[in-house]
Amino acid sequence: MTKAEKTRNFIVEKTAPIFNMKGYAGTSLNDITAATGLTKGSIYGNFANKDEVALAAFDYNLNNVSSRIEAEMNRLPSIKDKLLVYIDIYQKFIDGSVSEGGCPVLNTAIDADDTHPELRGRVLKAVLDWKNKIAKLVEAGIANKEINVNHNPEQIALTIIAMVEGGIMISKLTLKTEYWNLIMGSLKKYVDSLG
Amino acid sequence: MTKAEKTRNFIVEKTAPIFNMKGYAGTSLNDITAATGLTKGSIYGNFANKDEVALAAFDYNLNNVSSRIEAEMNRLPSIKDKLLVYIDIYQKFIDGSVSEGGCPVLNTAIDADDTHPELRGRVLKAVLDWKNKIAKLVEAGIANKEINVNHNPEQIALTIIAMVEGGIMISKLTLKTEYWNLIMGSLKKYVDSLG
DNA sequence: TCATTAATATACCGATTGGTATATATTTGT
DNA sequence: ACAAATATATACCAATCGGTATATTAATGA
Repeated sequence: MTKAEKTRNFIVEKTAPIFNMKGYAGTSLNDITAATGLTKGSIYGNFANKDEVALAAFDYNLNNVSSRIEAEMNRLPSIKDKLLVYIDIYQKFIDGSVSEGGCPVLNTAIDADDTHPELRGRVLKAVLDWKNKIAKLVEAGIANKEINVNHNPEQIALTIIAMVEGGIMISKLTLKTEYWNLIMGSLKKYVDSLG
Repeated sequence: MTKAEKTRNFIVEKTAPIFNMKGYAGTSLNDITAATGLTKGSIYGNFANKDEVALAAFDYNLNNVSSRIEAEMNRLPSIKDKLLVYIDIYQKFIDGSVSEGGCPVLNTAIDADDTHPELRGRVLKAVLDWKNKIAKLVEAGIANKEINVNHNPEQIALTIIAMVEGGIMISKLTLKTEYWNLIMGSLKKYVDSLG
């Protein structure tokens, strides 16, 4: 890994939480230089513009979430348990111990949907991939007899994502872990009722 | 109503959708003057600063939502139907026919939770009020025998809000009404299962 | 080791940011 | 109708915005 690649990664790591907290318009180049200790010339030596930093930061934040989820899913044999990994993992997003500022998918979707087509495209793909991943899991569960055949995998996927993201919004805003637990209690009941 | 009050309302009406779409940091005073056709002096003659405009815009957007919901709820006698008014009303938020930019509660919660304490305080109150309103409705439903006694009103309230807001995020991002219908299908099933 | 290349810092650019003092219109009550 | 008060426009402010050309420093291969 060359020096520039290291610096590039360093910039992304340091600015990713800032973009996640402040959003695209709310994050200035001054924020970026302050967080990295580098100068503007150094930032622009590694990125063409602010957009490129923001896109790389989103990719970094997204990978941070999805890699943790995948690792945890691989530990669990049951399909239903896999569908419920979000309960434990996303709690860490709310208290800030994983990615400061909450879920990057939710944040970027709201931040960029009306303002930043390129960023919107990335988060759109992330949501569709997420939906398809859960739907495939549900299909495997139906083949497994863990889940009843009469269920729509896409509907289940969308419902889970909605509850998780809506739950994050509420819990992160109110700073009440109890609210997260109550909503996730409903999600657990929902998943249990599938099979 | 004095001229200044009219102008104040006019500014709020014209800028509310912009704040809802672009967020606080993303909305500039140039956006405000362009949307109203007024000059900066006129804006600052009616508001102390950008914060005041943003706060008034949020109040306007919030009232726009809640007044429509309340009106629709009053039309429906059954508690369960009242709990499902969001299905039809929020669809309009997704296609932009009510408030451009989607749900102001969701948008402002994500936009302001890490950046703007005053705005965060307003949306926090809005979410808690919303939760309490639904919980009271559920309690009335339990008294009615429409809903079984073994249910937790607060949990039901939080679950409904999470599904609605998570559903808005997904549908507004993907621009798929079908996704909204699927998620709301799950919500309907959930509410039906309560009694 | 030394020349070449790559990476970072410095100093600057025009444009835009939120905000204000003051002048000019426009309402308003009498 | 007219004076007082209110409301709007003009012209400006320093600070910050994203971005760039160039100089300087540091890494790299021969």
